[in-house]
This record gives sequence, structure tokens and C-alpha cells, in this order.
Amino acid sequence: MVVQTDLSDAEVDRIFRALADRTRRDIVRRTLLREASVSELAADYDMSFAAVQKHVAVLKEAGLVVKHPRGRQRIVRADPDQIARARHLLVRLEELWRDRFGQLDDVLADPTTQE
Amino acid sequence: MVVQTDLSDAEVDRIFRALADRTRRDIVRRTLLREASVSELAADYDMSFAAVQKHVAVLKEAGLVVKHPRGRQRIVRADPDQIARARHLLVRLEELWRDRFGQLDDVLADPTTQE
DNA sequence: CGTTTGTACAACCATTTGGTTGTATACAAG
DNA sequence: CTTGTATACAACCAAATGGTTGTACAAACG
Repeated sequence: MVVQTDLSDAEVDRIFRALADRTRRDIVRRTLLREASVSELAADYDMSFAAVQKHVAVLKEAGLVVKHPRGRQRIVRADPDQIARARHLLVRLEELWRDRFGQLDDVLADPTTQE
Repeated sequence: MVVQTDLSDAEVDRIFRALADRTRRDIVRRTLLREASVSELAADYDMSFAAVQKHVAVLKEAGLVVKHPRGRQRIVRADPDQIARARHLLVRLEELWRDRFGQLDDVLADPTTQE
């Protein structure tokens, strides 16, 4: 299965930036396991509701979570596809290293190279 | 093969933060393919030598590149292992999602679960 | 209705980031 | 030894980040 819609530099910036914070990584982890409202999330961190709200906004801008309304709450859910895209960026770097002496053409032409 | 020495939150912060910049990702890419001195790197970016020096420092703090002296130059080389560790963090997130309805106990106890 | 709960958003603030220039030092080359 | 090159590092600056408080509004509740 291939998810890979190519990401712009700015999008990649946002994804890694969003992941570069413990609280935000924790929000992703939690909402990956089970969606939660912003206030449910906020209850578990030692900071204001508004601060958590901002963290969720950063994650949403990065596409790592989606938000949808349910009554007066906003339900947050992590997007595993976006996490997979981030992982794929690192995989591509690693592939680059593995093939660093080789000719990229062959790798691209190789019909066994898929994901 | 297991690389996984567990990373602290601060270390993970540094790794993702370091990757959240186009210039730094490009430096990683380049020095993954072929080591380069700081001035060789600096020549290719539209910013001062000092700015590139700082980017390399951020990458070094994150463990994504290593620097070693060669005469008067400082040779920069990307560390594929650290990139693999970063990837593994995302893989673990994805696994969490995959197993989200399952009982974690069983997974931990399963003798076939190894890496 | 009025009250409480959940969210949005603006204004503000300290710190960090990403860039600059300038100065100092180390090594290589004449 | 002198000169040029590669690097280090400090000081500075604007903008972004990560937090705060306060205000406003919408939905659920009594």
C-alpha cells in the first residue's frame, strides 16, 4: 500500500516541528489509541486549556491529527497516514545511504522495489 | 539487528527539531551520501558560513551527524543509525495504532515478538 | 430562561530560533 | 614568518514558540 502524496518542504517542516514536543507526541499517542475531546486531553497536562488547545492546533496544521465537532466538544483523532508519511521520509533518507555508492537508476527500475 | 538505545524526551525533541528545517535535512541528505567539510556545505546555501555552522551544530547536538577534524577542516558525516532511531519512534507509534484494540499484555508476552 | 461546560481567540510575555557581522584562533602554504 | 583559509564563537536582532490570562460564544443542562 502506497500513501505517498509528496510533501512540500514547508509541510515536512510542520510535521517534524509538531513532533518535536513531548506534550504533542503524547497527544498523538493518546488520540491514536482513542479519540478524545480537547478538554479531556487538557485535563491530563500540567498547563492551561489554551496551551493544550494550541498544541492540538499545531498538530492539526501538520496534519497529524484531525478535529471534528461533536456537540459542544471538538474531538481529536490522530491520523496514522500522516505518521506513515513522516516515517517514509526517514526511510527514503536511509535508502539513500544504503544506495550511496550505487546508481539510483537501477534502484528505480528494479521491479522488486515496492512498499 | 537492534539499534534501539532508548531516547529521552529531550533527545527526541532535538532529533525532530533538527529535522524540521529544510537546510538541515539537505545537509543530512548530502553528508549521508558523502561526507563534507563545513565550508564545502556552506558554499551551497544562500546564507553565511556561520549560519550553516549553526545548522551543523544543531544536527550534531541531535546526533544526526558527527564531526571529525581533518587538518584545518571539520568533516561532517550523517549518522544513519540515529535516523533509524528516529524512524523507529514513528514505527512504534504506528504499531500502537495497529494494536489499539488489542491487549498490550499479550503482545509483550508473545515470544515471537522480537526485532 | 439562566448557568455551566467546552471551545475559540486575542493580547501579552519570556525564551528560543535562525539569521547576521565581527573577532579570534588553528592550520596550511609560500 | 607571513599570509590565506577553515573554523569557532560572541553579540546582536527579528521572528517564532510555548506558555499565560481574559473575553466571547455556543451547546447542554436544570
